[in-house]
Amino acid sequence: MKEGPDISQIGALIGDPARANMLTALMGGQALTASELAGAAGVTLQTASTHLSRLEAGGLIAQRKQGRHRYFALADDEVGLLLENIMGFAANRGLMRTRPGPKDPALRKARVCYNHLAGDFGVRMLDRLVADGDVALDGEEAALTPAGEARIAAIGIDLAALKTQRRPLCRTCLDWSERRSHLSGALGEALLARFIADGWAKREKDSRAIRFTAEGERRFLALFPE
Amino acid sequence: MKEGPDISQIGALIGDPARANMLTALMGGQALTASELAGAAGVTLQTASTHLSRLEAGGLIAQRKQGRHRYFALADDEVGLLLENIMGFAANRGLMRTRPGPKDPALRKARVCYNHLAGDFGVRMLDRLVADGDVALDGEEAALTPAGEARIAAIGIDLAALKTQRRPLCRTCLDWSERRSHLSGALGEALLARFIADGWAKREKDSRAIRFTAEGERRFLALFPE
DNA sequence: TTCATACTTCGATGATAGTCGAAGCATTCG
DNA sequence: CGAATGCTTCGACTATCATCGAAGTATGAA
Repeated sequence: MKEGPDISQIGALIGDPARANMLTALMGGQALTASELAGAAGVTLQTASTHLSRLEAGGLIAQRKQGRHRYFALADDEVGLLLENIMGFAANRGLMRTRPGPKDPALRKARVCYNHLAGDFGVRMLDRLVADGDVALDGEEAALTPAGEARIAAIGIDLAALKTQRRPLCRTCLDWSERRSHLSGALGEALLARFIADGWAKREKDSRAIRFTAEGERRFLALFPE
Repeated sequence: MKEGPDISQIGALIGDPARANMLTALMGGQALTASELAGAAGVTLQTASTHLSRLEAGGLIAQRKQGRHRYFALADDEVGLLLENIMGFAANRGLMRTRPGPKDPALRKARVCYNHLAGDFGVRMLDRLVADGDVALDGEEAALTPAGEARIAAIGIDLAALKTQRRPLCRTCLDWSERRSHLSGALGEALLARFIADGWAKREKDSRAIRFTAEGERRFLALFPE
């Protein structure tokens, strides 16, 4: 019965621990160099190079040359969604790379999911938007209502600019720690960028965790109360 | 560094072509035996057994003992959801298992599905039987009506003998090329055996294709007109 | 030009695991 | 009780590939 999509190639790419570590590192959203990814995966530079070639050939990552550096990043949003989905499945079965450590609570509270906000804060934000009638869910798709457009604009996001992009404005992404959906898509990315630009939060180094300042957390919670 | 769920184990399980084929076969929703899965994956029974053990240890499938058979099925809805997600991603990138070749049209027209007739001819036969009120469908189950019993007996099949078997007489099987159901079970097997015994058709070697003779095809189509 | 940095490719090695033949259990049927 | 069927385990072979040392390529700086 040779019909239907071939999932084994994708699985094989993700199936190697070194490559899985690289992909997980890239879920942080930042483009990383081959050296950094080698460090994240715990292999030498040569080994990392071959892995990166395979990941690129498989369409999971893309590289951007810049001088003598080569920056690697996830190919597109789809890859981020796929990885987060698999992570949710793995977490659900207790397949963690390490036992919950000191960073784990911070990760569950707020972290970056490729380019948007995930964790408790991410889920809470989408919940609030849906409860207030600002976002209408339709299966896996989502759409901004007129009321929602006004609210987003009030936060200081240029919706018109976002709409010119080809990628979907609103999308839902299954959160591996909360097991519920949070907001992704162009809007999800813009919102996280807004929070960081306003100094409400900032990314932690070498981690997916996002640390909110005391003031930033107060404002965020006021904007999206439980 | 090492934080978050470990996606590599899941990837490794899905990454092997044989296992991916088995999982894809199980996506139909029916529980399948080890033999059927071996056929679907294109490996021997021993090899399939090893793969099934690993899939079960990884929590992707579950088995249900039933007499001397062991039926395997996806562990739960989560697995199905995950696979569907990955399939969507793979299909989006043009990663299909289809191998267009000279045998493909023949396979779509008529082929053996474990032990019964599948493909266009198989679907057509069940469609006719249902339309004529000879087979009553009830979800995935199926049953012969009195009128159907007479029709089958007229074809020259000993229904009494079939009924002594413990396996279900009628069953439906999802056809991958037609995306609709065809008849399996003891009756499905007996019908195919009848066609072959009567010289209407014969199996091709090293292939699932079934080749109808000109006369056999004429008779088959007369028996089950469109 | 010369050196340094960043990365890739080559080559060899070692380990994993996918594969199947053969034998071994377990269950059911006659 | 055999005999047959369905499946598992064992053992051995093989191929793949992950890995890293060493050498090669490319870009930028001095």
